[in-house]
Amino acid sequence: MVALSLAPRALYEEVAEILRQRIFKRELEPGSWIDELKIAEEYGISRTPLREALKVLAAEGLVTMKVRRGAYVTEVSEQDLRDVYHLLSLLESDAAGVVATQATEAQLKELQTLHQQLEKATAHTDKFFEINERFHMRLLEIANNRWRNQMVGDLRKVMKLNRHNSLLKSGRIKESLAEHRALMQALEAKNAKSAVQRMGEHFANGLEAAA
Amino acid sequence: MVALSLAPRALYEEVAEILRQRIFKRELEPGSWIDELKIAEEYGISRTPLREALKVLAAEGLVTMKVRRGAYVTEVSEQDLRDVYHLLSLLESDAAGVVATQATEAQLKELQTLHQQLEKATAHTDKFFEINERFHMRLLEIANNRWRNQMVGDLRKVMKLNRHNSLLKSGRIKESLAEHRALMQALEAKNAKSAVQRMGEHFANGLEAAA
DNA sequence: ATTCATAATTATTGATGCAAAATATTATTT
DNA sequence: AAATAATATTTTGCATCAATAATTATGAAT
Repeated sequence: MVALSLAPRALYEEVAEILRQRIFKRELEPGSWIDELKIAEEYGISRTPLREALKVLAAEGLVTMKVRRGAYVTEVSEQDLRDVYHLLSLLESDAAGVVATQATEAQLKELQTLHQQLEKATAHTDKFFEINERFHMRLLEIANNRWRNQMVGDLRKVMKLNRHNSLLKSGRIKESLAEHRALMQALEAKNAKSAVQRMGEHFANGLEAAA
Repeated sequence: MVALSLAPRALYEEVAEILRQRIFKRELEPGSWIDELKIAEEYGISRTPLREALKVLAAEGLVTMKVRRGAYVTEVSEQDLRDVYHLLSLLESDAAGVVATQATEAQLKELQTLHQQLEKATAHTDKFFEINERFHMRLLEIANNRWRNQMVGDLRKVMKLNRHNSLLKSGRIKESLAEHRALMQALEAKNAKSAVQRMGEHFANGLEAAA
């Protein structure tokens, strides 16, 4: 029996993902030119799928295409970061409101479980970050708007272009947890207005800490 | 003297725009397969720039790529339309709030002028639609968040996939105008909360009329 | 020596060709 | 006649090749 790949991605997809990771790791620095020839050679592929990958990344905002000048890793200004963060806050707060009104008991329980894991992970920064990320992702999934999920995904990628890319500063674990707790309570109370507000505060505090 | 093109777009950009228009005109129907060879031949170009154009459209949500099966015009369900409309409402309402707090007097005057043109155009449906569109666009520009502008642009394109694509029904001109008037007042009063609310109502009523 | 023009190099953009995969068609067998 | 296997055709995906535009380097002239 042969291991069958369930999602056989096209090469340009693979390449896009590799480049994403290299950009996030700052191996490819913001503002720097992306040498097609060099990268194609590096991975032993032709330039065709690479160019298609670059167009995908351009659509995500990670790279910027200049006519007859090729692709550059997008430079995000402080203003860009504030703008993107503002939108993330808006979209995720709205999602929280939707979840408060529409989530099933089982879905709320799921979030509850994740939150409890978060409560237990305060000592381990990495784990805390990971579970926090999972919580936000799961909340979005439950809000169930694929267009929003796509947008939030792209915006989060752009945030990663920043050096201080974490949406959650390590010094804020205690406060962050308290905000999460308040959010969970609003969700369980099915209080949409409160849930929106709590998520908004969570983001507002995060930005303050990041700036 | 030769006419010099200030913004010489790449071929794939041109092709993307042509395909967009064909999709909006329903010459390419939602759900239908896009024949690369046929279209490339039709325009006398090779498949390479065409494929790149398709990837751009895929990022915008207008087409959907299937592995080893090519590109299909995206089919939007009723749910999709509701979801997209919800996000447009959210983003544009937020923009209205930003404008209320941050717009200069000159910018407010601009919007005022557009609104007055709108008041005068109630008899001419097409003109009313056009000015209405300009008003919304200008408001977004003034809100000055390029990431939001990009997202709203893409979402509006997706809305256009729908048969009843207008965000503004012809039967609602009177009501729509009244909503606009209320919005303008909130903007002039620099009342962000009210501006957000008014824009939200404007959208909520629009959806009701569209459904 | 500096500036302008021209040539050479380099890189992007677009075209063409080829192989693998998926679908449609035909043939064969029960 | 229906179902399945084999074959043929279509189409995607990737690679290679050609040409177009831009930048740098070189040289001449003032």
